[in-house]
Amino acid sequence: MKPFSIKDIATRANVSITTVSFILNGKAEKMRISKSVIERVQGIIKELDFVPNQVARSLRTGDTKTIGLIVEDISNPFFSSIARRIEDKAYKKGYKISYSSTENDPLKAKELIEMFKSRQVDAYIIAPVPGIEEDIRQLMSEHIPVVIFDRNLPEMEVNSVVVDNFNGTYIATKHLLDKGKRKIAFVTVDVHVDQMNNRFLGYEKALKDKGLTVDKKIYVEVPFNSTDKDTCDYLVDLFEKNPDIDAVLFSTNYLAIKGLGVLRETGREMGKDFTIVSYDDHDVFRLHTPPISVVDQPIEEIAEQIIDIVLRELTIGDKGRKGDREVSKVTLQPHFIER
Amino acid sequence: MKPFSIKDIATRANVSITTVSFILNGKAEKMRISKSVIERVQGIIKELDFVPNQVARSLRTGDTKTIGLIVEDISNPFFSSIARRIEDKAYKKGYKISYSSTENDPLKAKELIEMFKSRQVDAYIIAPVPGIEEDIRQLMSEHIPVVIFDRNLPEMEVNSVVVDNFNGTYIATKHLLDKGKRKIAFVTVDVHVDQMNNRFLGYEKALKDKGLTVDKKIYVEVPFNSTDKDTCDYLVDLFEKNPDIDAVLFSTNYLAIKGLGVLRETGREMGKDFTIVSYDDHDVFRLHTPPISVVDQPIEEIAEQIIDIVLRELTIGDKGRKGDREVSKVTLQPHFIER
DNA sequence: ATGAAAGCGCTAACAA
DNA sequence: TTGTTAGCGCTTTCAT
Repeated sequence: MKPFSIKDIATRANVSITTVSFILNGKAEKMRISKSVIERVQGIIKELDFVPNQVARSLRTGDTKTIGLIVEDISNPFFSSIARRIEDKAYKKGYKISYSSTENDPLKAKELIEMFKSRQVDAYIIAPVPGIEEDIRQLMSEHIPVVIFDRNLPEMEVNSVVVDNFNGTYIATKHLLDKGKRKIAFVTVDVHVDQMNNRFLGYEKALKDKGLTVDKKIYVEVPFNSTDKDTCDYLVDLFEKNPDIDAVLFSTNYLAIKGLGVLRETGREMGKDFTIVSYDDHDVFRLHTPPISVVDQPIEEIAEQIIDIVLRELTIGDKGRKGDREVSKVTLQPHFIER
Repeated sequence: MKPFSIKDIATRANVSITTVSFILNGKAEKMRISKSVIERVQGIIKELDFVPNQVARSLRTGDTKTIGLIVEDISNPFFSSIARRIEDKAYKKGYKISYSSTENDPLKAKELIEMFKSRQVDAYIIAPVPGIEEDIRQLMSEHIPVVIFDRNLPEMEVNSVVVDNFNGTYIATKHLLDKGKRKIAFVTVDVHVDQMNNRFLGYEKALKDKGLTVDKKIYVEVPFNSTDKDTCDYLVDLFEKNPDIDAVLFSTNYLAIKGLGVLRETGREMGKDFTIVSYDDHDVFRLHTPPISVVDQPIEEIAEQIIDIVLRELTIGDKGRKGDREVSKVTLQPHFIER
């Protein structure tokens, strides 16, 4: 059975489709449609369980009430938590979220943007991958609201919500130094986005402030698309070749989780002489024995800021076109959770 | 600058929009459009970076190439992992995913279905909440493909992919009994869907097979929407009032994680005399000291089966309308991971 | 206070 | 081999 259309409603109510449309869009009052007609129409709508076709509406009005969310991997708790909160708030304003994972692949990211474009999403929330700048610029030139998060594109005048990554690793490293650690390994990923660079720089700066320098032997970059096994091999290698390491700072939670697995398998114990610290909190770290200190990103606030900016730009209306406001660049501070 | 339309392309190429449309849809060959025209048009398309408006296309063809995914909470790793894999496979077939979280609220679930309906999604993947049956029936009567997962609706003739929950807790409980445990607490949630019922029944059956019965004092139902603190209170209460418990079986991972937190705070040690087992694996359990045994659901396979069924129904084409195939009821087996 | 009709961008049946 | 055109369901301007 074909779903009902506005026309069916009009026919049954003996009014024109215009009238029905006005009623559907809450313009009945403004149009001074009689109470009796309104009630009759609404009765029929309810009775037939009629839902207006948003696709047709979108074609006509130009907006889809949909926001495109492009992240690295929706199954990463950091992203899915943010997705959840964004969804929540967007939903309350009548917006829906379409998501996609880039797997950190610039080509896929480009395709995704194109896909979203063809679907006419009203706004984009993007955790950028390297090389995406041009596409973002393109979106902006079309006055489509865009907010990037997680990773900054410092050269670009685009709305962004990021965490002070430099400071995050700085305080973490400083904490370790204050505890007397001197051989602090740094394990990161080989994706040289601004975010990761800054995490390294914070580490480096803290060492420098203490009169130390980065020791290349205990600095490890794990290729992003490594298999589980390869990742573990990198870590095993690090620990075996450098038994004198007294602390490890991981630049992302998934690496730290892998690290914990490796330490467990190799029987290396954590305690006074050997500590690890991770970036991004996770239940694993809280419940680990011993518990793991982390640099925690304020996930709620990140989501909050993102969706606020998006909704603000989306509802500009008269003054200036959408996406034409001043650029918002928000930097939030991470917290060090000592455990 | 307004985006280009098929008309712009046609004008610039000096052909009709039909021709452009055929070329866009890969029907150029069938329509025997000359090579030169094809090349000219494609050149212009590339040059202008033209992307066809999927909204218009959807309005015309009736399908949106979008699948609606309705889960309890996208930030739960179980759901986000499945979401990720579904996305992956759907993407390869040209489908996009729109997700929404129900928070286990029947009213919200109904609204979500309505929202998706208005957006004309081609198919639904739903982790059902209680009371959703009627809406699902409605979808099916409109020949829209639907697959439910995680929780079964045993009374309904609807495609489903579920895990044998009964067997999951049965083997877990049996394992504990074989280890000599006799006071095995069961901690679950007060959502009485088929899935949770079966988890309880499996526990009960294993006890019975050993000549034991369920002891209400060590059977706890935590209300679904409890705050963190309330949840913890329930657990603290359980442990305090029943110091002789020698094992706890948690029916979901988030409860088990809360449980670990409580045990840590109350200083109750795990070991030979006291064990816990969780449903659903999680990094926390693997890396915990001591490691926690779990009933693991085959996430990959679940996602695989879901998307296979959806895509199959979506591509039926001629023979019968969409969603008109025989119903697939898939039951997968959980694995007990002893740690 | 209500209706007629144009048109959003596209597909596909039909014409030429 | 290519073009003309109706129409998908809706919003909104202009008429009445």
